[in-house]
Amino acid sequence: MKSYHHGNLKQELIDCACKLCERDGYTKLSIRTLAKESGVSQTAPYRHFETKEALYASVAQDGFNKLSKAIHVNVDKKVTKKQIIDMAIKYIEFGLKNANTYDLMFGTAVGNFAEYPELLESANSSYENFRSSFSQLANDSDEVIAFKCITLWSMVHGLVGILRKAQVVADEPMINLEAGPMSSAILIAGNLEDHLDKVI
Amino acid sequence: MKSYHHGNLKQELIDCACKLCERDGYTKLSIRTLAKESGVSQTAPYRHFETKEALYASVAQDGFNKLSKAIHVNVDKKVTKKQIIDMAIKYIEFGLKNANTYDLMFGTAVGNFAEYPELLESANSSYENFRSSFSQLANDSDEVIAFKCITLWSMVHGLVGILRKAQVVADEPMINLEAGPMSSAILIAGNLEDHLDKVI
DNA sequence: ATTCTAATGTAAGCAGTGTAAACATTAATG
DNA sequence: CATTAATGTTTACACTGCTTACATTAGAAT
Repeated sequence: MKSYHHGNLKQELIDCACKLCERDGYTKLSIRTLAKESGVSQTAPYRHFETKEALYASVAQDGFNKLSKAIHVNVDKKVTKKQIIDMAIKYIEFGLKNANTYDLMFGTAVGNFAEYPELLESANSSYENFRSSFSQLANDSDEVIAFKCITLWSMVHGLVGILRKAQVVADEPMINLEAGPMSSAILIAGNLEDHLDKVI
Repeated sequence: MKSYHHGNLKQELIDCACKLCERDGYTKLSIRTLAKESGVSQTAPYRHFETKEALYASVAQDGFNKLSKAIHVNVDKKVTKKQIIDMAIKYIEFGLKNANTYDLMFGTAVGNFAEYPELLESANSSYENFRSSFSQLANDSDEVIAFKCITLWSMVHGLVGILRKAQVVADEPMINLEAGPMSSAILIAGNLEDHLDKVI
């Protein structure tokens, strides 16, 4: 006998939305099908998410949490340049492997993070991960740290975007990713370290 | 007396779509309202665009054409490093001033450019603008040129994305843009040249 | 334990969407 | 001038986000 109340609907909706968004892209997600998937009426999700954007915000938040884990570096000890580059590569991998979620995190689907404090915190926390690694790299001022940080971040962020748009199919897989539609930008594959080395 | 045939519907639809997409974001655009705007039945646009994506493709194409103009550099003479940096700044300005169109050009709204040959050509042409400038900068091999090109491109592309996401409001306008919601990344403003200088 | 209230569910329905199918008008072509 | 292809309209389907009014129930207050 199924009880009237679901018991864990909010989390189940988020989990399901994360899967579907990543699989099909967030534009394909409908609240109705999501509700059906959880065996609940089509308006039930609105008890937990005021709008569809709020649901997107939760998915994006989950994305930032996963990103933080993916690029985590132990900052107790001194951080080496190699570690930073590793982190950058992990970031790129994350962006390419979780492309649809990445869209939600950095696209316009969620207009203003400030409206979703939890999302904002997760996003800031991801950035702080990035930043604190740099602070352990050298004895730089906060300004220089932030400068280096933004520089590398925009580099990897830009690469993710460009690699995804590329039309040419690469012969070789890049940075441990399954081969797929890549680009002439593939030529940076073997040189990714040189590439990143320039900016830090 | 209004004639049965519009005469110039396709172009009018594109022009109108460009305006509306840039003003409200492409997700707000509906084919029906677009048709109404042109004083034509709600299914008339389908005689010129098989799907909504095809319409998006036209808007994106227009965006690439405008981008090409915006970043154009005279490559007859030798190109200086300063010119390249100017071009990069123009690119960033374009991305920030035409943010919604930029989404259409580099986001996922148009899945596969190859399905829209005209769009693909305009996009490639933009890239070629970028590339040919580099080829006049120094006596580099094609590989090195492409490498530098991708490096700078991902840099500026990434900066556009990150500057748009930033939460903090800047006190000072950046690179001649009207002040607006910018970021702690604003700190690169006064140093943008240094910033770009690193990667070329 | 009982009552009350807030949280969480459902049902019905509105206004809007992309797009398919069948048909009307007209421009272009042979 | 007849035919055909291009371009327009009408109608309709299945779907969407979301609102409103109502049902059920869990948990707090008495």
